[in-house]
Amino acid sequence: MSISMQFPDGSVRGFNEGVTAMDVAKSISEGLARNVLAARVNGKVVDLSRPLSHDASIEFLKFDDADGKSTFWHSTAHLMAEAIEAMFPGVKFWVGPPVDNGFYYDIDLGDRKLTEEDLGKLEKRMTELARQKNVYERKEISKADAIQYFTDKNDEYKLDLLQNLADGEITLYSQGNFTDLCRGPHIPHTGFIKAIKLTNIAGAYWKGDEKNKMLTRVYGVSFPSQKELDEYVALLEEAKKRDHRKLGKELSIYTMDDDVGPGLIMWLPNGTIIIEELEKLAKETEEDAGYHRVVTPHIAKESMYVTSGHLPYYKDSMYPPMQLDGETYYLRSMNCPHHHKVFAALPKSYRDLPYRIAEYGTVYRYEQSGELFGLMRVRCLHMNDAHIYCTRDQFETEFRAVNDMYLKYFKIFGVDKYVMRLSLHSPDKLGIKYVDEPELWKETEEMVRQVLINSNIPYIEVQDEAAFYGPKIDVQIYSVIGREFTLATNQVDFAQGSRFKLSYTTADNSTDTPLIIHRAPLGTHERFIGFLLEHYAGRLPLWLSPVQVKVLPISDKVHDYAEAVEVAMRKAGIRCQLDDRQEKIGRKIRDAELQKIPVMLVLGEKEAVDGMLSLRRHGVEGSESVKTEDLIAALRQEIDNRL
RNA sequence: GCCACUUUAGCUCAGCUGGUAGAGCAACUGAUUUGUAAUCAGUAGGUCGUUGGUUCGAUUCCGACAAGUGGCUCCA
Repeated sequence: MSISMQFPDGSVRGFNEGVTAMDVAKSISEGLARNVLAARVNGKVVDLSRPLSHDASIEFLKFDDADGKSTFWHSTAHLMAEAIEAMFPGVKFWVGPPVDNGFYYDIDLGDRKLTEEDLGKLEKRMTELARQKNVYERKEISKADAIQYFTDKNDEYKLDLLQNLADGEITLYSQGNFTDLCRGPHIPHTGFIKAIKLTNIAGAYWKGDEKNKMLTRVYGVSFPSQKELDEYVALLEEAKKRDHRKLGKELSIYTMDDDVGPGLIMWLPNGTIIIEELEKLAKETEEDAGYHRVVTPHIAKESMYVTSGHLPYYKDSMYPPMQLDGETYYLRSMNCPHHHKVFAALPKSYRDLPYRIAEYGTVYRYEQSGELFGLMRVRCLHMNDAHIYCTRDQFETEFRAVNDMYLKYFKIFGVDKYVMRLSLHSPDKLGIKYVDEPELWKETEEMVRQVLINSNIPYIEVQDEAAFYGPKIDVQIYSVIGREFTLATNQVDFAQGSRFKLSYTTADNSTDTPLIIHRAPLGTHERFIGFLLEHYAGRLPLWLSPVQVKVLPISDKVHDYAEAVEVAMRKAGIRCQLDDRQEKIGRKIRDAELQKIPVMLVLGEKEAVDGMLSLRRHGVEGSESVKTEDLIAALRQEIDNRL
């Protein structure tokens, strides 16, 4: 019997039935056969050793393919397990999948401990095993036999996995002395794995549940060549240079102190300038969009959070209450209840809607200590918060306007690497994590989905990420070390309006409850500035730079001229500093460059005589001669347009 | 909160197996008046995160606590 294989370029060739994908690869070229890791047959990734019995489309996967990489890393996880089992006989394995940047394996080490020194030994052992070119062998096994096999091994973890597998779909993979329950696929043999780095050891709860036992998770990454590993390591080091925690210190943006407390940011003068620029942008934007600005206190009585419904859901992440005058007060962890009270302060009619109120609100959240992370996850934060109270008919327009506001901001900051996430509830957690209104959930989720579809915004849908009061759109970003955060959020709230008995008079003189939109396009100052530092690698645009211009006189013979230039800059509202230290010009330039000052003005006797400036831009070698008033006009324009 | 690691001068870091610490940069002082990424010399700086214990003696070994870091859980 002959079967036909269709290749990605559309060409079709015939092969004998039972031919393996590897045979097909060999028939194309030896070079391909040497580098190919797995095959995609009719869209499904399979081992190269699998016999093919039907007509199919076939594609060969190398390391540069995402699925090829995953297969490679998955196979490396098995190799690591083999090395760990050799080092610690009797350990038990849970799962060892590939992840975005490598792989991990969760292991129950019993009462033994794995140290960082062991990682080096493991890498060595893995390299030795890899050189043996051990073949990854696939074996189909009945469920009964599999249960017998793992019962004999006393392996409760694999037995647990087997519970959810049906007879006939169970396979074992073996390489060298290691056998694992695994659906595959795998690379042909361990010899492909040329460079290995075990990156860290971490704890991970079994099945991700904190009530369960904590297993030891070992992370690693591997490559088909040492060169690729070296490049990867260099990339990581590059990324570390733009870590906001490092830049925040180098550029004197913020500080923290043990005496103040964990997760509590103190903004230094430089950071405060960034904050003020961001708030200026937000105020302008919100004013244009018809928002009113309000100011509300940082604390409130317990009763308000009972009304809002926050308390049962968020008590654990609020700072403990304080007792005052026989009342219980909480530091707020959200602004919305205060804003609802602002809405309720005066009677509203449909003519007042949409009613939009904004505040850079300070909130306090008692985040778990292990979760704190630089500026990205803190305990005192300043939200670019606003609430929009509107009718059902106005909802789509308002919600879209908020989305447009995001996009406007993102354009200003050149933000393009983000994922829009439609965050939905999880029906099995109604009444636990989400208000128990199944119909309203369905309705509002569809409403939000339609807004996204109608505005042609690419997005993903994820369950169990909604707020307790409604679905939302979150803008997900990644820190340089790869951690995911919600930068901005746009949320529907169908619950709090009625809880607070908010109402407005309709056109036919009845009353109705407004729908509420919670939104924070600029997220919080903390997270947003952390993000911006990494996004710009510390090279903030002129309008955000704490110091925009540095005047660098060559000697103090031109001090008067330098001072005059500085004064002129400051008069034009440009943040300018004079470096009048008795240092050589090279030194002054170096220091200004390291501080990432956008504009440097070198002034010597020549400039003083001509009344000119020697302009040098950060990161740009060489200089040009300009007139003070021309430069001021140009900088002013750049700043005013936030370029 | 859980697992692991880390904590030495303002910053970045060195300090083998226990005998109370060192460098570079920054700071300060003096000299130098300088042309596009580090001028030279000198001075000063630390009860080695805190706190118990072991020891004749602890920065070093052990415990507790705190903070930070990598994950897990969580994330309004």
